[in-house]
Amino acid sequence: MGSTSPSGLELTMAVPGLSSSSGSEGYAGNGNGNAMRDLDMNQPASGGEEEEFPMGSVEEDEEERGAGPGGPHRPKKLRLSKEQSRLLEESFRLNHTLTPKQKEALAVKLKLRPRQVEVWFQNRRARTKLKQTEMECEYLKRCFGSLTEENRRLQREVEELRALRVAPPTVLSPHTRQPLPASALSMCPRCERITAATGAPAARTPRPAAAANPFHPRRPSAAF
DNA sequence: CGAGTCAAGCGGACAC
DNA sequence: GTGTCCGCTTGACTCG
Repeated sequence: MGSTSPSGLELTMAVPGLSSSSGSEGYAGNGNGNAMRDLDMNQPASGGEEEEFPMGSVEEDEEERGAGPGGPHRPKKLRLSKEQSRLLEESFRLNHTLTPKQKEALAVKLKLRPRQVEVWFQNRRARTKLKQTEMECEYLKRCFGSLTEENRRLQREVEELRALRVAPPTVLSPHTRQPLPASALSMCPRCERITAATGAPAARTPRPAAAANPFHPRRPSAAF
C-alpha cells in the first residue's frame, strides 16, 4: 500500500500526535504489473458498446471457473478496474451515502449493477470505520501509556511525601527551648495557664501531623 | 501454503 | 411491504 493511492481512506481524527493514516488500499495496492481483470461478468446484460474502461482489459475468458460441474457457489470474484475504483472513491469523497438516483447514475457510468455500487459503498464505509476505530485504539493506547507513566510518577511523589512525614516536626517549647514530644503538642502547661488567666480562647489541640495532606496544601501558618 | 484483501451474501434493525 | 444500512461472514483472489 502506498501513499500513492489517489484517495485512500480519508480519515480525519482530531487526535494529537497521530499522523493521518496512509491507509490507502483499494487496488492501487496491486499496483504491480498485475493488470486488473476487467469485469464483465457482472455487466448488466450489456449490449457491449464503447469501452469506458479500456485499461487492462484482459478479456474475461475463462468464465465461471467455479461453475464447473461441482456447482458454483459464487460466479467469480469481481475486481474493479482502477478507473472504476477511482470514480467510486471520488464520489465517496463527495458523499458517503448515495441516493437511489445517484446510485443508478453511478452504476450506469461504471457499467456496474446498482447493487454492486451499493455494496461497494457499504464496504467502503465499513473500511473507513474500521480504520477510524484502529486509530482511536492507537490513540487510547498512547493515552494509557502516558497516564500510566504519570501515575507512577505521582505514586513516587506520594511515597516521598510519606517518608517526610515519618519524622514528626520537632516543636520547641517557647519557654524551655526544649523539643516537645508530639503527644504534648496540645499546649504546654504554662501557656495553658496564661490563656486561662487572660480569658483568651483555649487553644485547640493542633492537628496531628497525620492531617498533613499533600494534596491539600495547608494555608500558611495555620496550625502554629 | 497461510495471511491479507475485498466483493458479495445473509439476516436483523430501522425508517418511510 | 420496501428500501437501506450495518455487522458478520464467505469465498475468490493475491502476495510473500
